[in-house]
Amino acid sequence: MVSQMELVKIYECLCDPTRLRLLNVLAQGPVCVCHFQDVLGEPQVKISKHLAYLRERGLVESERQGNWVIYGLAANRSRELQANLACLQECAQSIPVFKRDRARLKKIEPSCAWVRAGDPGKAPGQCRCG
Amino acid sequence: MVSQMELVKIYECLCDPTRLRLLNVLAQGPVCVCHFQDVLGEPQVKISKHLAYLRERGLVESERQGNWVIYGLAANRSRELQANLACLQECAQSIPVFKRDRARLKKIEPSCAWVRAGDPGKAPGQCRCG
DNA sequence: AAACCATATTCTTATAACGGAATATGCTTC
DNA sequence: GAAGCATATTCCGTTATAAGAATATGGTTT
Repeated sequence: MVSQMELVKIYECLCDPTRLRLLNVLAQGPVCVCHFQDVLGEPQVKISKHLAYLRERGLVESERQGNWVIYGLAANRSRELQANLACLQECAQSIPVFKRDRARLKKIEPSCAWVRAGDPGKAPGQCRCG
Repeated sequence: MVSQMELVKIYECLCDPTRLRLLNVLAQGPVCVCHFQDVLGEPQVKISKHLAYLRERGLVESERQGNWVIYGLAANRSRELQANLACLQECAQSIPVFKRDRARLKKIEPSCAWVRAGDPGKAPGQCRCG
């Protein structure tokens, strides 16, 4: 159960093209920031600030893993958030930008699976995102 | 089928509390402006401007009927808009403000049904909204 | 045509958002 | 502990948004 203003906050998060792309990627699972940069092809500042925006409003959560920071959808989402994210996913299904992003993610993703595995012991000297 | 930016525009329409209330009312059917003022209890300028905002972005349509202007949801909505409106309605179901607005509408509505009926011939001297 | 009603527009002010450049932070490795 | 990497934050200019006051518009009634 959520108030009217919380609902507005959800929509505020959804009314920016970059944030929609981020959320579309996040729907596939947790991702580290460097992946976002790669997948979206947008500058670091832009990505970082929009992720912060989403974090402040409780849509996503972050966890540090050595040098990297992994973002994922917030663990406990309200029914309302959940519904709207589902709706977004359905809409994003057929829209080119989003499809392209998901495709790129799929290619890049395996190279960094260890990050999400939470096993930094196996980490190489640097992220293989680039 | 809709572009990324059109999707953003939809969400821009949804990220204001007053517009959410307007859309919640509109989901019940077409309504004339004076009803909106009554139901929401907000000043005329505010209502009028937010309705204009929604009209410019294609979410609603308006039709003049004598002195009054009737607003309704756009006749041909994209799948995406339709989906998001449905999602909004589901969310609005349990939120007090929206429930209250729907209740007030139900009380006021019959007194002006003739307006929507498109039969200005039967119109009385003034709208009974006030 | 003048008065009147419902609605729209203009003007103004305040506030928030976006983006980029530069810089700071936190870990890690050497 | 110094250098290096990934990410975050600050600063700044620009643009969009929201709200209210005042005024304009378009249609109707007398």
